[in-house]
Parts: sequence; C-alpha cells; structure tokens
Amino acid sequence: MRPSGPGAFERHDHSRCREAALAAVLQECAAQRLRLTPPRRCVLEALLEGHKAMTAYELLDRLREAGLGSQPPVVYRALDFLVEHGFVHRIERLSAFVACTHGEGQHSAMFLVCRECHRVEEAASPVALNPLEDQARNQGFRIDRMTIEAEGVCGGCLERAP
Amino acid sequence: MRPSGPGAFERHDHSRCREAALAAVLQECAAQRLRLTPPRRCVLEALLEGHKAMTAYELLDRLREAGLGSQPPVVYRALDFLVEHGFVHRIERLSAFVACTHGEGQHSAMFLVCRECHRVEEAASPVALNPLEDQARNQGFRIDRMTIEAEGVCGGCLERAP
DNA sequence: CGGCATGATGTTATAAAGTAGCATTCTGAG
DNA sequence: CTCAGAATGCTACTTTATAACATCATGCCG
Repeated sequence: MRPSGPGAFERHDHSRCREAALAAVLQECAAQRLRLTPPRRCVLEALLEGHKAMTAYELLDRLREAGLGSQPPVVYRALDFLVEHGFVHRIERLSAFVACTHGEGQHSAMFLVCRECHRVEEAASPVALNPLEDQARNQGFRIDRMTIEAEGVCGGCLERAP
Repeated sequence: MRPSGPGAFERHDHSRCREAALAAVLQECAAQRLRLTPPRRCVLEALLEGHKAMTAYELLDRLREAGLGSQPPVVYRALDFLVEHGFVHRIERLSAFVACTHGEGQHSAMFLVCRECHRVEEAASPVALNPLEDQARNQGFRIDRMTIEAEGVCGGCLERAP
C-alpha cells in the first residue's frame, strides 16, 4: 500500500511529494510484476508534476515531446493501465485525469475539484459512504464502482478571490 | 416542488409515471415563467419514455424525427435548459442524460446506474451526505455541486442473470 | 397596433474526446 | 533461440460537444 501524501490544497514540498509518489508506484509495480513502460511512466510523471487534472490530449502532448507515440491510442492505453491499477483516477466531470495520492486499493474516494485553480484533492474514503452503499443494497442494487466528485472552490482560492 | 415518482427499478405503471412527471414540469414552468418550447419538450418527453439514460445524439434523432432541428446545438441547448432547471440530470459516467424523477430542487442525489438494463434510478439525497460535505468544508473547500454515481447491477437484472 | 429588445431556433463548421483494427516491436518463459 | 503474449505505434474513424452567425418568435413599451 502506497502512503498518503499531503492534500492537493495544502502547501507542501511538492518535489518530495512527487518523488515519493513515483517511488511508491515503482515499488508497487515491482511487487505486482507490472511494467511501468516509457509511455506509462511519462504519463504518470506528467500527472505527478502537480495536483491538477490533465486531459488525455494534454498528456499526449507530453508523450509527443518525449518522442513517444503521438497518436491518441497511445495515451489512452497508458491511462487504461494506470487507472486499472489505481495509480491514476479519472475525473468524470472534467474528462480528465489525476495521479492518485491516496494509496489504498479500490477505495471509493471523494474528489474535491477546484474550479479556480483546477487542482483536485482526493479526500480519504469516508466512513460516511457506508450508508449510501447500504441504501443502494437495500434496494437490491449491487454497487461495483462509485464516483463521488465535488466541484467548488478550495480554501486558497477562496482567500485570494473572496 | 415536483413529487417523487416510483424508483426506476421498481415495477410501476409507467404511463402514469410519465404523465405525472410531464405535468409537474409544465406546472413548474408555468410557475417560474419558463418556456417549455417544442425542442425542449421533445427532449424531455423522449427521456420520460423510460428511466434509461439517453445520449445527446439519441435525443437529437428524436428531434429530427419530430421535424425539429437536426444539428447538435439544438439538442445541447435543450439539454442545457432542462439540466439548468433540474428537469433532467446528466450522468457523467455515461455522457448521457436522464429525466429527473425526484423533484426537489438542487439536491445532491445519488444515481444508481445499472450496466445491464441501462436504467438509472435517482436515489433520494441521503442524510449520509452531510458528513461528506462537512469533511470538505473542514478543509476549507466550498462545494457548489456534487456528483454521486454508483455503477452496478440492479435487483431485477441480478435475478435474471445470477 | 408597431417597434424593438430579448431569447430561442436553426445552420455550417470545427473542436475535443475516445475507439477499432492492424502491423511491428519488445519481453520473458521454455 | 524461439515463440507467445504483451506493449507500442499507426491510420482511420466514431462519438461528444461547441463556436459563430443568421433567422424567427415573444412580449413589453409607447
């Protein structure tokens, strides 16, 4: 299990944050015999540059700059891999992607998406979710995946533009 | 405030369900001086045919068949109106739309999306959400909109394909 | 009633997001 | 070394969504 980093909206030493996240992914890949190939790593590193969501085509630009594939399927396959293994999450409201900062496997995290700075924080899966899941189950519905996204404005942006 | 209908996954008299929903929207439009123009009504009625999510282009086909606009902006504008006023919701995971069955204004509903029958049930905004919102607020984040979507299999489909 | 501001419809054209299918290359097990 | 499977990369395409502009309807004010 990867460690949880600081929140996207907290001030923090990001180069350390990024290194730690990358190291954690490398370790998990080693442990699980997964291949963090050049395009996959390039996409992951781009996402680790900040806590901002990036679109597939923004990421594709990075691949192109890196001399890797320049066509959409390349980035989508890299993203498929990263999402499938929980290293990256898709933000549905944005059709965009963020690096996972939270570590634990197939959790149902809540994403706080700031519309000002476009950063995304992955809030820890709260106990509060259970009642939601119970409610669904009581109706006979089997939940396989949960998407919880809150769009709003983060503390820092609220202070800057009150 | 519009009344809540039966759940999408419950057996029910749908023609009655649909009539009631349409009547409720008409009434609300009258009350709020909103214009349910032909394309808007056509889109709404298509969505009220069932509890299934429909894509913008499926809805556009209905507009075309009805002799209304045949180009994407027409359906997107109708959807903008219907979503803005809470008559229709967008299901992010599907890039698709469902009629609102739940009535209350800007609630944060949870959508149960069945991957077998493609029906979508709008579960009532649960008290359980408050802790999620509190958690965000405690971090200084101001939530403006909440998206909660559960993908899985509904009771009926679970019985049919166990 | 006429004029006019506003809002709604409809069009063409284009952007953005994502996928199908196939050839080639890499990797690792035998 | 060989070969199967996985990964890359490409071309071509589909699906989803928006920009920009002309036209038409609605309703308010004089």
